[in-house]
Amino acid sequence: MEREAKKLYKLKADVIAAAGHPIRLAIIDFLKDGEQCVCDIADYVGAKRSNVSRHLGVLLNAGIISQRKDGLKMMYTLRTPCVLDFMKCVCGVLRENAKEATKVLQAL
Amino acid sequence: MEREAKKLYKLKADVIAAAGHPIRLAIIDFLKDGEQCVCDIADYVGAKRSNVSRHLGVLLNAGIISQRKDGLKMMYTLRTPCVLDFMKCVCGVLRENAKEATKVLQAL
DNA sequence: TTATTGCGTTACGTTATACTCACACAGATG
DNA sequence: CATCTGTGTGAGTATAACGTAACGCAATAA
Repeated sequence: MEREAKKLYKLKADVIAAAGHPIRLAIIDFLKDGEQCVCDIADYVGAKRSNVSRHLGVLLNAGIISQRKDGLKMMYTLRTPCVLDFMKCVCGVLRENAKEATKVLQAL
Repeated sequence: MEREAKKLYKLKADVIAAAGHPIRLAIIDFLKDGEQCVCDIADYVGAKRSNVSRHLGVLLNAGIISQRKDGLKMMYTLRTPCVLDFMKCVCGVLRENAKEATKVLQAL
């Protein structure tokens, strides 16, 4: 495996890892209907504004969202909505997991 | 935001986070052509077997891969190949990031 | 003008978790 | 037994997440 390929995996992993947190996932889900300000996001996810601001910074740094200043408020919006497609696949994984679990339990 | 929704975000985030590591991403990519044993995976990603085994455990626990014993070897395979679709979207994000970066630099 | 309030970000310190390595261990095979 | 395979453990390091508090900024009130 070449160094270039490793770097590429690192870059990709950073983007995916940015989405791999409950609060950040909730933010992504909340933004699917359009841009939102930090305080409304904080209300939705039920976390402190400072914490939400940091999570938004992670998503912004990864390139998943973009920001726009509107008066006092900073509005955030999804930049690449395809991340929403992650959800479908992930739900499929969870369903498979649940199916497997029930199958194992039925063998008792 | 209800407690149930939070739990669901946590479950989804765990699956996504399982994919959000360079080595684990390389493993997923390496498995796209079919099942592989631990030693070959370790060779491909260039990491110690014990480390790779741990990463495989994470992916297994998340439900992204499944395992099958074949003599001495433990074979791993993708259980939900849709995770490969993550790559396309992530590449799109990376391309957008690069485009943005060059645009910023051209303004100099 | 100054003071104040709301919004968002950043800094600091703490806690928790993740990653890696070296090594030891167990299972299967010849 | 000797060897190859994969997994588990313990220790060290690094990184991430969070709360609290402080700060800058814009808009409004006094």
